[in-house]
Amino acid sequence: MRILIVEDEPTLGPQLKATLEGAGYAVDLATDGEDGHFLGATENYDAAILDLGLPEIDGLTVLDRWRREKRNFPVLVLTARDSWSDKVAGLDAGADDYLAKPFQTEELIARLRALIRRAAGNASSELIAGDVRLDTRSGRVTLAGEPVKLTAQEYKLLSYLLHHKGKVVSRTELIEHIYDQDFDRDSNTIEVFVTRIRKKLGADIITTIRGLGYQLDDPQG
Amino acid sequence: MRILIVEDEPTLGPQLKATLEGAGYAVDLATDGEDGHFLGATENYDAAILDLGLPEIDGLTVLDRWRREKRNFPVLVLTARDSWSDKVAGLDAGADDYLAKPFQTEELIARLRALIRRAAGNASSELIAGDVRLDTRSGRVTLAGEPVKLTAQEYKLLSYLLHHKGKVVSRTELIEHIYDQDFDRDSNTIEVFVTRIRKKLGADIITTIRGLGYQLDDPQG
DNA sequence: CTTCGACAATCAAAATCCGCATTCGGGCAC
DNA sequence: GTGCCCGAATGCGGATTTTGATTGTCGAAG
Repeated sequence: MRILIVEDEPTLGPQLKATLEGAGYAVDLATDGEDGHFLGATENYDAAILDLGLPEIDGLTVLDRWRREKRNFPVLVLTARDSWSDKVAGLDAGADDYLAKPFQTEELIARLRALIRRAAGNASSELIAGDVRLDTRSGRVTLAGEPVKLTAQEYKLLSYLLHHKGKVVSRTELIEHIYDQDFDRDSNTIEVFVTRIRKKLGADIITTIRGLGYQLDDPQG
Repeated sequence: MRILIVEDEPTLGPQLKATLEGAGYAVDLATDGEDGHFLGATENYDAAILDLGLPEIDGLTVLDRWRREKRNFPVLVLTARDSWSDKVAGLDAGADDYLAKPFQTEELIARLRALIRRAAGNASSELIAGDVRLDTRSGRVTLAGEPVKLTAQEYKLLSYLLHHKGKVVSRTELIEHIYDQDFDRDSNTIEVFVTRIRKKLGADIITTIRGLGYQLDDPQG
């Protein structure tokens, strides 16, 4: 999952980035509204964290522009203190959730997870396909009830496929969502991880659509 | 389906081409208006993506010339930012859709699909002929409800015929729309694929019109 | 009705493409 | 330092595409 953070404070921004990366997300950080808007408009994110108090362009403006441009990834807005008006305005402009500063990183992560889950249309924190279950809350994966140890990248890849169950996902799309901006696009990394996941969870979990990408079968779809 | 991209930016152009090819299209790329106009006037495309800011000839001029020459493939115009005037001018000159830069590749693909669909007079994303159904969104084909596995080329061929249901389609036309510019025109590749599709979906799905080409019967039309 | 020629369909082999397994070096964490 | 994970490179194998040759079919003309 790939996240965009738009945050100007020189300490908080990088700190957030580090925390989220530690939690297994691919993170891009923009330090002003101009840059933030551009990234959100150009790249493919699964969610964004947006500070409302920004230099150059105001956070609300950024959000408003994204929505006008039909960018509909979920946005979590950071408001200074309990500024009630900001909160209302943010929700009006199309924010999906808000969090008042200062906040606990744990809460931020929990809310982020909920947002991404909701955006994918899943009610529960558990993603299921066949015998495989992935709990986004604990980060655990089980195969027919037995716990399976996945590495960070394996987990990310599987999680993205589960979030888009039934859809054919191209290699490009996977790379765009699992890694952040700068990544060498032509290598067989994705294939390697698919192979490793198949080795751990069984070959039939991921279907190859030759020439197009990979697909996770949806039993009831 | 064959697409023409007219885009001068040295990174965006090839990148788009690669993405669309990954999505199963045959793509030609022109890097200036002169070349773009020539290709669009000479070859047969199912759609074109046209950047308005071009060297040599302006994008609008290219579009205008095509329309004067009665080239009526759908054109998706790329406008810089939300330049309102460009948008209006583009639609005036005969563009079928527009997209403001920067955009997300997924959205571009979705719109392109819609354009081609609309141009063929289809409202839904599902193409139907007899017992055969093809969903352009997911890329799935079913025969009487049962899923059928088609290879990339088989799919392209079938999809083109379905888009032109009822019409007699010549071999040349098929080759022109399934492959891009450089392709050896005299071979019996098309016949081979027709045979294979018939084997998978039943012989009566595609009718041969001797001396002219192939035709997909339209039961209700 | 028969024959001939042109066109279409089929088959098998060759060439190509694409994905997969494996290996390996570097880096990071413990 | 040691072990594990990541990502790049390589070669293999199978699927797919293409080619070329052969067989089959249709339609017109005699």
